[in-house]
Amino acid sequence: MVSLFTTFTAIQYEFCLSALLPLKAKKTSSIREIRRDQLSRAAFEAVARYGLRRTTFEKVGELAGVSKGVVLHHFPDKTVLLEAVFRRSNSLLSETLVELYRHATTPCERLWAIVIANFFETIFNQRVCQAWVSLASEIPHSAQCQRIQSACNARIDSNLRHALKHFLSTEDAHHAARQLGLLIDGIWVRGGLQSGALSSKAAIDEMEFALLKLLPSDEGSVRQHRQARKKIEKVAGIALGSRAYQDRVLQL
Amino acid sequence: MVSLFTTFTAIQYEFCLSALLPLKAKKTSSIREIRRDQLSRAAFEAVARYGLRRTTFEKVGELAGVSKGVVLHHFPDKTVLLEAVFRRSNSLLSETLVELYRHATTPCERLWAIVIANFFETIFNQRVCQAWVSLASEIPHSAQCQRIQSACNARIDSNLRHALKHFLSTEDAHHAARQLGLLIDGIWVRGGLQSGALSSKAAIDEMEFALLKLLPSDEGSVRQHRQARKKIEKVAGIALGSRAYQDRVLQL
DNA sequence: CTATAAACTTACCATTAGTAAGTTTTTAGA
DNA sequence: TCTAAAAACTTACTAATGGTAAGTTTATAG
Repeated sequence: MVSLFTTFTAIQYEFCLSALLPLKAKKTSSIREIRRDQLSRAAFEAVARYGLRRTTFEKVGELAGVSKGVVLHHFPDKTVLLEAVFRRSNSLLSETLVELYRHATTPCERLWAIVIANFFETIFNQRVCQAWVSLASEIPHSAQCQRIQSACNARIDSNLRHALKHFLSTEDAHHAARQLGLLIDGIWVRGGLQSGALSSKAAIDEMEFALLKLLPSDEGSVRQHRQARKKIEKVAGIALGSRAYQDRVLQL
Repeated sequence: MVSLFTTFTAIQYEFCLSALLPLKAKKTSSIREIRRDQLSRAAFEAVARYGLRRTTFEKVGELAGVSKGVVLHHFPDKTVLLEAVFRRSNSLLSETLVELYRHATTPCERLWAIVIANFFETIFNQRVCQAWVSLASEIPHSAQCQRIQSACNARIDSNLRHALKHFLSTEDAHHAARQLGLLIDGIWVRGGLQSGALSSKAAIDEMEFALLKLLPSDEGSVRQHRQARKKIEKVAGIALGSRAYQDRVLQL
């Protein structure tokens, strides 16, 4: 007998919720996918809070509100769990970049989209940087993580090169892109390791300084850059402040 | 009865050896110091080989040729052991920098001493970079490591600022020093995480590129830089290739 | 409604960090 | 040179952890 008061299990309820969320491009998620997402979120939080060494299955389960057994059911071992966390963080960065890129119409704006995507507040803060460094230390020992990392680096490098080609020769663009990529990594590391936090604004200012040194900068192009930065920052404030994006990202 | 054939224990033998080593500024080391040095070397090697997560007291002991108990006798827990490893790596960098600084006579050469100290082959290679990233992930969770790390950063930053003041205004020097510091960190991270190794030369070239962008570079000063780099590289080859230095460093 | 697959639970084992109490070796002092 | 204390080392143990395997419940396809 079916009644209006049919009881739901917790996972049915969550499944139901997830189906109702108005995210664009949302694939119907299996229970497994939902759980894996919840759990890799919790694992990220654990790594951020306790560090790699002190992150245990039990703590991850605790943060997700489930038992250690559930975590181990969905992830065969710690390596795979950390790979999932790593993949999750990186696709978050990718999605942010794509979102900002959509609104960038000039090469200059595309440059700034890359910068802002990397250092917007929701993405760049001490907790996240610390977790990133911890996860990075797994890269040499996981082919999976290596692939993700090189793909991410390659894409940022390629985007930078393309944008820079409008201001520099191919060779110079190539070199400048590498410098900016290294600088991005450096800022992320410092963001995690420096005792006082490194603000989003400070990070972006640092990138701006480098850009102005690397590009031929007369009066006009400086103003162009200022405008581009302002526009993309505004776009980011709107696009990355939206409910849909926040739901997906906020807890990271 | 004392005879010429009096047998020595292993640690007596090592102690004897260490006393005979012709290292300048060698303080007589207690057994404890010798052991701690051996063990933190072994721990570094373990972190480099297996990563932070897979580094156990037993493996460290194995690499040092002693039992796990000995390691735990000299280091109360893993955190303290890793702090010792971290301190050891950083003082190695410091000593190298001091050694090269002694031979640098102009501001330009001092700049290059900093660069070369950070990226000379004995110090900068994939294994070491990977280990450094692993150790870095401990920094947020150890006040000791934090202090070491900030001191190291502060010193490099200060050295850079002083040298740069001869080419730039105080403010510009300040900013350029920060950029170079960030770039150094970025190169170290990439050196560890990139799939293909990053050569010492490539790293130094990258720094040179940045220097030329940051400093006012006319024909003359470019030649000056080339000469300074060449001189310090040569000095490094001799000073850092010496038997005494090698003994201290080689196994890192 | 049923059979199969998937989610979850539980009890268990091997490894590991760390302790505590022992034995041996070294060192400092008479 | 002898002795007592300190330090080095060893061993046996515990608690926590990563991981397995087998069982039970829940979901789903036909």
